[in-house]
Amino acid sequence: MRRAPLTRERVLAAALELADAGGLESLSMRKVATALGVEAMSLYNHVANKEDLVDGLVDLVFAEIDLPVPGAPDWKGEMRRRAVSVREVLNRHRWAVGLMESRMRPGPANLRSHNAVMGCLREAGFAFRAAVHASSLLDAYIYGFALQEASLPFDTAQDHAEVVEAKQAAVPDLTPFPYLVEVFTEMARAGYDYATEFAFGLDLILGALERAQTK
Amino acid sequence: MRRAPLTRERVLAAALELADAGGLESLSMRKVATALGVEAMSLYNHVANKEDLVDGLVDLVFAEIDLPVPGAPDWKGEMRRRAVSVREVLNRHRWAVGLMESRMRPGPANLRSHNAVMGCLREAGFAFRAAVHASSLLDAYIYGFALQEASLPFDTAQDHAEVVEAKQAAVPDLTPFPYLVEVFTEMARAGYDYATEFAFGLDLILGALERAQTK
DNA sequence: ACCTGAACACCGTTCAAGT
DNA sequence: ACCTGAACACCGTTCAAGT
Repeated sequence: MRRAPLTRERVLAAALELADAGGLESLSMRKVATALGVEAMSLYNHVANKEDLVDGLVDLVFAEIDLPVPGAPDWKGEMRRRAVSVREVLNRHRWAVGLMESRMRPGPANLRSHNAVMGCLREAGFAFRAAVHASSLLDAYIYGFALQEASLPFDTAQDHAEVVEAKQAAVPDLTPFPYLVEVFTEMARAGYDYATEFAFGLDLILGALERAQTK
Repeated sequence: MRRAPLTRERVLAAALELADAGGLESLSMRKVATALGVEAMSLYNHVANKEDLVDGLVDLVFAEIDLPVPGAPDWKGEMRRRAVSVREVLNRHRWAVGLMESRMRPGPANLRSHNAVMGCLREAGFAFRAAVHASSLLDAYIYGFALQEASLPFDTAQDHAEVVEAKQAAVPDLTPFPYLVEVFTEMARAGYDYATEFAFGLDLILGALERAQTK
């Protein structure tokens, strides 16, 4: 059985699968190689090093984001759709949350994404600095929310209620923290819906940005 | 020269210094031990493992945050002061940004911090769910902003303009991304002040939360 | 009770050698 | 041109042995 020739794309695809399954810390050159039926050193013919491999992975993640359309009539709708897409994408690739904004060598999908966001805001009438404000604020919220959401341990597929319960179990005595008692009991009782929570903050921010723009 | 006996506090202090200097990836049990003039295995008498050590570090970071006071007359001022403090603290400990919300064993300073935030909002008249919304939104923004800000490479003390320039240098051709050309040229010309940018988003969110509460 | 030497199962990366 | 074996300088963690 002849095996397919190694390419950068095949290396990245295998690495993405590993990272999605076990997180960044379970991603090693040696494991990627094993997954491809090859020795670790062979990978260096297709990626410069691990940093370069991660750069490639992050751009694959950027490529999954649904882009806003510059010039579309409803800028809030465009920014909203894109924000929801970023959250979904980062839920599929939780290991990527902390890496999206830190690439020193942004890939084409990364550039395309930032260009589309700025373009959509500028064409909607935002002045340059106002567009920077809006884009920076929205990204901070989206990435920060994804960070909260992604912070479950990697090997488990627990839901939020279970995680809250496990955290509470690790606390020896809650009596000095009365307001947290309320949080723990309410969360256990009524649960917590990330999608709803995300939409609340997103619409609050979009509304405030609109008011600030037209004011 | 007799050396001071090892304690959990001394282990954590040495580890904090290492992480602040070189980031998480330069923090190893062996290096912490070397810094303390001891063998790596000795640390295990004072921390359960590396995870436990990181838990301890994160709680040291939480302990540096200036807490809001439940019942204080100006809740916006309290939340603002605390948000600014979190940003400052995370600028001193950039390695911590991604770890603050992911601890499965929250330490006492962590609990105190969340308790104070919820307490301040509840005493200001926020209904329970509204307080959860507000706290979740504010933390998402703060951590997300800190994530953007922390994403410079660890070994350098570059400012934002230099980083933007370096990123641009890594892009072969910007012509397909006209809106990014504007960003790169404006950033190089007029710079970018993180503190101002942070305050803009923070005040926009606090204002919108106030309107949503009294509406 | 606390510290350590040796060992195990891992890492990323290099380099010269193979095909 | 691409793949690999051996090697180097690292990891976290265990366990039995020292004091």
